[in-house]
This record gives sequence, structure tokens and C-alpha cells, in this order.
Amino acid sequence: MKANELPGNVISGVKPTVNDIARLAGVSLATVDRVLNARPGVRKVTIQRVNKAIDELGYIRDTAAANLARKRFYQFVFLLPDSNSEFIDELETQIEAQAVTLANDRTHLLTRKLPAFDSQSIAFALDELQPEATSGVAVIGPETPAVRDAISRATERGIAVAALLSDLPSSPRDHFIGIDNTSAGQTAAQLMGRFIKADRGSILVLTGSRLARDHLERRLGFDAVMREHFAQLSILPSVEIRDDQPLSDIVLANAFSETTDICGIYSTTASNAGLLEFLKQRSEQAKGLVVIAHELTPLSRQALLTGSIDALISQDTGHIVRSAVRLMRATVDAVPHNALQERIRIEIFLKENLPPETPAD
Amino acid sequence: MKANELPGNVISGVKPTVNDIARLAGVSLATVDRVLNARPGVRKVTIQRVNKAIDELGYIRDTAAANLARKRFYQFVFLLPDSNSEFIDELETQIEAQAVTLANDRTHLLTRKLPAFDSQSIAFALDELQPEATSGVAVIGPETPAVRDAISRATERGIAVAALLSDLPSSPRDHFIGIDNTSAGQTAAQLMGRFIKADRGSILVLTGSRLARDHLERRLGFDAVMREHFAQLSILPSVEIRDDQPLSDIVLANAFSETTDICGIYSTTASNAGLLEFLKQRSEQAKGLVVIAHELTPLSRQALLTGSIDALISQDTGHIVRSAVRLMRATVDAVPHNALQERIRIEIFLKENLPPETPAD
DNA sequence: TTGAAAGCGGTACCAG
DNA sequence: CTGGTACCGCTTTCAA
Repeated sequence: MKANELPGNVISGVKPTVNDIARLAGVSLATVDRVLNARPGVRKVTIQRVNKAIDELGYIRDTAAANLARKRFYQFVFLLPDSNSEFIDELETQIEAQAVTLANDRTHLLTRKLPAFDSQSIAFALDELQPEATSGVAVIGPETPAVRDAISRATERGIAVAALLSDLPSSPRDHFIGIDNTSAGQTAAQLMGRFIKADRGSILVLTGSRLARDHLERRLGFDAVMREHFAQLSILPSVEIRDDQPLSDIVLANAFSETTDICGIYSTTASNAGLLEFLKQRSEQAKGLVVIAHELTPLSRQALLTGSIDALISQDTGHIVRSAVRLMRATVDAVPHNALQERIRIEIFLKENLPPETPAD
Repeated sequence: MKANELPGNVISGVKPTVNDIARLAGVSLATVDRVLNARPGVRKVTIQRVNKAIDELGYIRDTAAANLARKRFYQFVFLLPDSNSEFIDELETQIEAQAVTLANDRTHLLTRKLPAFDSQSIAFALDELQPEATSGVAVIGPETPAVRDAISRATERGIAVAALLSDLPSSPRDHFIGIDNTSAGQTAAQLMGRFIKADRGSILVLTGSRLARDHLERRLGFDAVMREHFAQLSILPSVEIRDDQPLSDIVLANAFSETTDICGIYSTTASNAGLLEFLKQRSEQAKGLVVIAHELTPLSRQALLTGSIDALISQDTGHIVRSAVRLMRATVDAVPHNALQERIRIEIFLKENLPPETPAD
């Protein structure tokens, strides 16, 4: 086939292949393969000869062809908390959306819901995973010893592990996908401090659960920056509102009657239904209040648009899923992977830079 | 090979293949292929029979195998303006970084620098592209008729086109990769208005070139929000500082002597060297000034850290490159591609949520 | 209008 | 320790 007979966008390659290596090194394909994959049973001299040919030719391995020959496909499981959280829903939607695209890329995504905050079930689910059926697992969960150990065992069985959102500090750092929650809290504080025009006042901080490490870190970051730069504002102790609306109403009402000069609310949790309901019903109190919350969800998007929320700190769920997949794939393929470049960004959303609502949102 | 003999993370697939289709439909591989790729020369009945088999089996095509058999590889060219802009540098760095990763994915990235704002050279470069050598092109540039026509011609020749950063409105909307600059300007305004504590004052707006559509759109968005929400602040006419430092000094000095109550600066351009130099030298004037600029670069990162800049509006160069590649690949493969999901986000950076400096940054 | 068969770039068995 | 060879899933001649 001559060049000018090629259809539009097809380009005939000239990249060196394993055959070229074999020919140049004067060995067989099988031997080249052994060297390429660091398999045993090749003499040092031969290895060197092959390697010489490899870099003389500037050989670059074709991952797709390799995977084809191996009949390898990637089966990735996402272990998600079974809380009725909008944010987790988003994540799940993203996983499903990307699953269809990745299907013709030999990559299968599966989600499994587990009782929230229950490290026993997480550990159990991890232990259940068969390396023959699962090449990688992405897990969200508390960093208890049980979970940590189960992760080690999974890794040992040859399953790639990605820790989502809540850092699991004892696991290798480069398995973490998510934002730095301390910085997220600092960011919230900076916005809070600058948005509040009043000379003094109190800030209410809401948390979902005192157990959640991410909430805690946000709070710490928030406090640090507020203390340093906005000392004229006083920060009230955290108020716990679990994903439980009636309760939040009472708790919030209490807070507002105890403290009369509340001028800002920072909600460290991703479940804002309770807060938003409260704000809607007490619109006079909400007036002039600076509200900063976490995660972009249908609810929080709406609140940002109507002005109930002034700013949102968020992390891109699509990006998280893509990163997790890239990370797990790289781990399975045993190719180097720049974890730094995967770092999820801490996004700030105002009404003005809200991304358009996508079907997947 | 029994299941329990499989090495760690290898999973033997069970997905239906073309062979299964052929068998079930009672035709040959070649015919299946013809139907799958909508090639001519197959009877209607046969087509139906094959299609029936296809969805009975729930067949999903293996793109990698297809590309392998086709010897197809993707050659993508990035046409970049040859301005000495830090932002373009970032973009180029990202392209290079991703080029190495994509190399074993049958995807080659190439950059070419063209005189900035010169639509003739862009058009010429586009016309030069051979479909046999180039499967896709990503172009940054002004949206002149010349460029627009060259893009049409390239598309017709079967080259996938992605329009980066500056929307080329006449080209199909779904070829655009970049942020909505009007919204970016609105975002800047919202931050500006909320960050400024003063009751009144003037805002200086800097632009790189009045020709740049993105700068213009930012300005428009900025004005709209300022007028609507922060009418107590007055916006001065745009001041043009081309990527030319000595000039900016004079221009800025002029502005400050003409208007004494400047309390904020919004720089719509990505070249901030001039502004930053000015601010450094006039630190007394810079005091209390709210400065908002565009794009995260080494220079602007530093300025944000030291406090010369208060907030940065930015777009993720890594994401832009990845999106462009995904878009071009999907176009070449003629698979549907959700452009909405590729929309680049308008990022806001404060000192607190600055992403860690990566090697590629 | 259809089918057989030879690859694409690798991998992995089995024999030597 | 090394080589021959049959695939992997799909595409593409070439012949019928």
C-alpha cells in the first residue's frame, strides 16, 4: 500500500518492534520477551546484547499489543460508603459514566457499597477480593488498623490499591487520590475572612462526624488561618450534624440562640441538606451571613446560585475517578506513575465559575 | 490453564469477540468486520443477521486490538503561539510530559511554534498538514476568517481539529477546549468586589492586547458583575500592557498618578511580569491593593505566595492537553465524545489552595 | 456479496 | 538457557 493510498487519518508506523530487536540482537522473539519482562533464564551476555539492541533502536513497548496478547483486562472495584450522601452519589455517577467509555479499553469498573464508617466491613470486603477476579481496588474509608492491614494483605496478593479522599497515611503515600484537607480548610478560612465585612463576629463550624479525619483536618486548617489572619473573628467549637436533617435544625437553632453575633458558617461536611433547610427557614438570620461549604452537588449548586452559599470548596469527582483508574492501571502494569501529577486540586466555586451542569452531574 | 494458575492480576476475559459474532451469525470474520465498520458490499439481510448477533452477545469492540490491526497510530500536532509567555511555556511542558506517557499508547504529540496572533501563518501551517502524517491538530489562535477556512479544509481532509483556549466560534462548538472567559471575568469581579474592604475606590484593568478575544471577554464579564454588585467601585478604562516590561512601568505609573484612589487591579493577561515588577518597586502603593490576575505560572505562584497577588484565575494546562488528546482521538476513531464533560474548569487559586509545585510546573 | 488466511506487536507455551 | 510457534481480537488483502 503506497502512502497516498492511505485513508485519511491512518498513519503507517515505523516504530521498532520486538522483531526488530530480535533480528538486531540475533536472538529469538522469546528471548527478547524474556529480557523485556525481566523473566529468568537468560544469560547475562544475552541480556546485554538484547538491551543494547533495545536502546539502539529506541524501542518503545506497545502496551495495547502486550495487553492483548496477555488477555489481560483490568477489573477495578470501587468500595464506597453506603451513606446517602450526594457527594458519594456524584462519585458513583462518574464511575458509571467512565465505565462505559473504558469498556472498550479492557477496563471494567465496579462499585460496591459498604456500611459507612464501618472498618470491619471494609476490611472484610478487601479480604474477599480475589486477585484472579480483581486487579485493583479503590477504597474510601477510615484509616483504622483493620483497614490498613487488609490493604497490606490485598497489596500482597497483587491487587493494586488506591486510597480515595481520606488519606490512609500508613499505606504508601503514592496510593492516595484526593485533596489535602488541611489546605482545603485554610482556603475556606481565607475566603471567610475576606468575605466577611463586619469588624467582629463569630463563625460557626459544622462537622459531619468527629470521626472523619477529613472533616477534622479541614477544621484544623480553618482554625489556623483564622487565628493568624482574622483574629477579630472568633471561631465557635465544632457543631456536629450527622447526615440527619431534623437533628441539624435543632442543633443550629441552639447555636444561633447561644451566640448572637454569628456572621459566618463553615460547613466541613459534604452533606448540606440540613444546613440549607435551616437557612431557608430562617432567612432573616441568613441575611448577610457568609456561608462556605464543601463539594459541588445538585443541592449545593442550587444554593450557590440562589446565594444561600457564598463559596464552595470542592474536588472534581470525574478527575478523582480518572486518577484512580490511571493509578491502579499503572500499578498493575508496574509502570512508573507520577503521583504528584495526579494530585487532585482544591477547587473554589463561586456563583460565577460554576461549571455548567452536565448530564453526569 | 485453570483459574487458580493465573498470575496475580491477570484476569481471563469472557467478553464476546468478532469470532463469536461470526459463529452466531453464521458468517465469516470478514463479513462481521464489514458490518462493524459500515463497509459496503454486504446484503441487508446479512447486515441484520450480524447486528442481531452483535447485540445478542452484547459485543463491545476492543479499540486497542483494532488499532493494532490497523497499524494506526495517532499523530497530534499542537500549534502554539511563539510568544514568550509563561503560560504557553506551561502548556508546552505539559505536552512534552504527556508525550512520553502516550508514546506507548500509539500516540505521538508534536508542538510547533508560530508567530503569535498571525493568522496567516496559522492558516498556512494548517494547510500544510498532511492527513497521512497528521491525524489531529490542536490550534491556539485568533478566530479570523483565514484560520476558520483553513480549519474547515483540514477537517475536510480528515484531520481532527481541537480549538484551544480561544474559542473559534465558527468551528463546531464541540471542538473547543478551554474556559469560558466571560465567566472567568465575572469570577474575578466577584472576588475583587468581596475582597475590597473600602467603601469606594477605582479598579484598574490591564489587558495584554485589545485584539485578544479572551482578554476582551474577561473584561466584559468583569464589568458586568462589578456594575451589578459592586457599583460603589468604579472601573477604569482598560490599560494595554503588551508583554513588554518597560512599557508597563510607564503605563502603570501614569494610571496611578491620574487616579489616586485605585484599590484594585485586575490583570486579564497571562503575562504578569511587568505588573509584578511595578508592584515590587512601589510597595507603598501596593499596600492594601487587591490584585487579581490570570494563570498559574512560576512567577504568579511566587507572587501569590508573597501576597503581591491576592487571587489567581486559572485553567489547568495538564487538563487542557489531556482533553485535547481525548477529543482528537475520539474524533479520529469516530466515537462519540462528550464535549461537555471536557469543559475546562475556571480555577481559583489563593495562597492556601495553591497546588504543590510539580516537576512539570 | 462473501470467505480464507495472513498479519499487527506482543506473550507464553513447549521442545530442545 | 534458547528457539519455534500458536495465539490475542481485529483488519485487510485476495479469491471465489
